[in-house]
Amino acid sequence: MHVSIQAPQAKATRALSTAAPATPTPEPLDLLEQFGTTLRIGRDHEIHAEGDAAEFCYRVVSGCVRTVRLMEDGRRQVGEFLLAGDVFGLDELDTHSFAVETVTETVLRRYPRRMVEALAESRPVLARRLRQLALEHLRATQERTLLLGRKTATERLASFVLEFDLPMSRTDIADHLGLTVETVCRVLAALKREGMIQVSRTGLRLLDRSTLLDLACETRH
Amino acid sequence: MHVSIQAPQAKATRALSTAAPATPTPEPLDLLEQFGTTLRIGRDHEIHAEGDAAEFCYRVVSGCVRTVRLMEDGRRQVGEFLLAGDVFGLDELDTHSFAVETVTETVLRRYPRRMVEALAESRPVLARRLRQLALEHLRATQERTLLLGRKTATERLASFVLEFDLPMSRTDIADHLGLTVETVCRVLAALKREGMIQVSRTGLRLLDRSTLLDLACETRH
DNA sequence: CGAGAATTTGAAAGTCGTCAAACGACGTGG
DNA sequence: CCACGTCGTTTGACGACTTTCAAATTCTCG
Repeated sequence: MHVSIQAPQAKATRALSTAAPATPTPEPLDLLEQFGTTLRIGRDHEIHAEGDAAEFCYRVVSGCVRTVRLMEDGRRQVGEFLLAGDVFGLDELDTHSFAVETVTETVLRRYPRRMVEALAESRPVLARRLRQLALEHLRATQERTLLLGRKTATERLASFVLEFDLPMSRTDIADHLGLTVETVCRVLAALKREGMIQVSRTGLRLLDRSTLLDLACETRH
Repeated sequence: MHVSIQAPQAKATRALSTAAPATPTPEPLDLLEQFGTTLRIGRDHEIHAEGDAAEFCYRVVSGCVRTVRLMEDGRRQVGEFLLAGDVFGLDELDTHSFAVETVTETVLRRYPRRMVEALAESRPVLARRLRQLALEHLRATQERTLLLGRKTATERLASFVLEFDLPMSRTDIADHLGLTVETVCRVLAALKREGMIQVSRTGLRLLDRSTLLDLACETRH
């Protein structure tokens, strides 16, 4: 889903045209731009809580955020990581089903969902785009159920490093992959030992992409 | 998500009005009815394969179907089980991301997606409904990532029996919950031993719903 | 009624989690 | 500028939950 080489980048199917010289297909979400306001938020801050009324949706301008759910006993799930160009808060019914928090210092553009929904009523192209975004989100989530339900720790990490650089903590990664911090560390160390990757605390370089792809057991790509 | 007491029933938020005496809110999907054809399919048959062009979508009239994905080495994932009233094949982009197979003998109503999409262009109420269905589907899938990533075997089975009767095999259940057949058997036996449920091969009765809810660690309900 | 399949149960192994401690990076304050 | 405390990361030892392998039992259906 991500095409990450060096710096944190947007998803391949990023949701708002940021700086394409001549957008081949116009981005319907750009219709919202006039209703947006810009926010800058320091690292590890909450943007909204789980259960909050879904009043706003957001586009990541720069930085990185995570979606989070907590169980009563403290078990934590990180749903996804979002990078520049990604949008969130659109695929909700009435309330946010995840909390969203910044991973790094982040610049966001915020839009009132009422405007989005209202505009979608009169602009079929926008309505279509909203559904398409929901379907892409759904498909990515389905891909993750396969990872969580059937893949080993090594396969999970291989899948992960193919998608992301590592601006996020080991704990975040663990809670995203259904593992523990310790397992994440051990597997990353093993991948490094075998020459597949090069890891620093907050960065990553892929050394053997093709073997990683095998390990990840990805059908697509 | 399911309100199952005795016979396999539809999801609470079922997608087509089947026989409500006076539907309080008209169901936009009913607009498609004139384009539907009815199919009867024996048990354990494939309705469509993973990767097939998404030409049709379906509504379950009676019976039960499962969505399935396979990894190259044979590991299997059952995405969801669908009962009477549920629809599938709508939340796809161009191709089906899951195979769909019958669990029991099933009667389906089939609709050409071209008609659905075309009709959605002229009928905003239908377009809105399609997105809503996608969002409900997404939320249910997200709920499952928490189950698969963070819940124990017992918690998974508790969640499961609260949603479904058991017209499906232990293998199907295992592949749905990210477990093995043996673990499913053992946990079901334990739940029975402790008086939480009553199990026959293809049926189920809940004896202690409130304890099961605790076990399931559900935030909602 | 009999054969094959699904379910169930048992024993052993393995992967990953838990607990604990050492290490290292970073930021603050002296 | 360096000392120090804190927090995240890493590594080790151990343990447990789940899987694997195997076999017995039960059910289904021809």
